[in-house]
Amino acid sequence: MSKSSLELTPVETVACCSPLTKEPLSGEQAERIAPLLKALADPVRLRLLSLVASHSDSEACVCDLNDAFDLSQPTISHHLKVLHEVGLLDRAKRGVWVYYSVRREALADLGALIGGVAS
Amino acid sequence: MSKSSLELTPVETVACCSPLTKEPLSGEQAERIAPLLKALADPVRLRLLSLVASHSDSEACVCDLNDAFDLSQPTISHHLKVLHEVGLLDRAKRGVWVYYSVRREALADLGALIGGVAS
DNA sequence: TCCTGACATAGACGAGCATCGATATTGACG
DNA sequence: CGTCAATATCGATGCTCGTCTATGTCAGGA
Repeated sequence: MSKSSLELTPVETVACCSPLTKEPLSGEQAERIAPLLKALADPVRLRLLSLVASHSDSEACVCDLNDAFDLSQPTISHHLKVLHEVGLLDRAKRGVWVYYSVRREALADLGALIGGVAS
Repeated sequence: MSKSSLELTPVETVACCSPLTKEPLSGEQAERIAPLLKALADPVRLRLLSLVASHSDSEACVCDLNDAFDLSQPTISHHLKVLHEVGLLDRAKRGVWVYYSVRREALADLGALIGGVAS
């Protein structure tokens, strides 16, 4: 169930919109952006994202991430899947291990959309 | 500003944190930021915010906002309350009308936190 | 080949949330 | 005072979401 070429991840549609404060969002635009923010709007996922992002080589093994929380392994797996599905995290399997990395331009676009900075 | 955190709105605690990608968020920081994003993570609230923000004098009357959606008046009122409670919207009552305005520095801080731009 | 360890999926349960209709509150005005 | 109009609050309802346990999948080593 990798990404289909027909469907853009939510994150890929964000760059199309001017900042929130520039002009009113259309209903359709809002419907596309909300899932992205919804993916971010959870304390566990926020920490996961920032943990991955601040890892030395911008890549983190799931095994490390599991240990950082007091939650079950399936729960962490679920959160990582959510972040991956909206396009905020990339996923790479090497042997038995899976590594996630942050799509920084996606975060930058989203930040610009909210903060009003030109991208 | 340290953490004797009394009753700051969520938005007022965001400026304390370095960008997501700089260093791992603490559990406590994540718990404070998540409600803010949760407030934004709804298509109706996104449109409300951008409607208010792009109004000519950065202020919008509830009566105008109601008409922009196909939702009941209590629902719009509820969404505005959510945005106000987290500190993204300011509220001013003049006569019978209520005007909401965007706290731009709040949005800017949040954008910087996500996008990684220094604030 | 079988076992073990890393990670994902499935299904269930409880809490939270978006929405509604009904009702309360508040201010203006006759 | 009484009424109307703008907005908020309340209580109910159905759906979404975060978490769990149990189980599946897949790669590597003895």
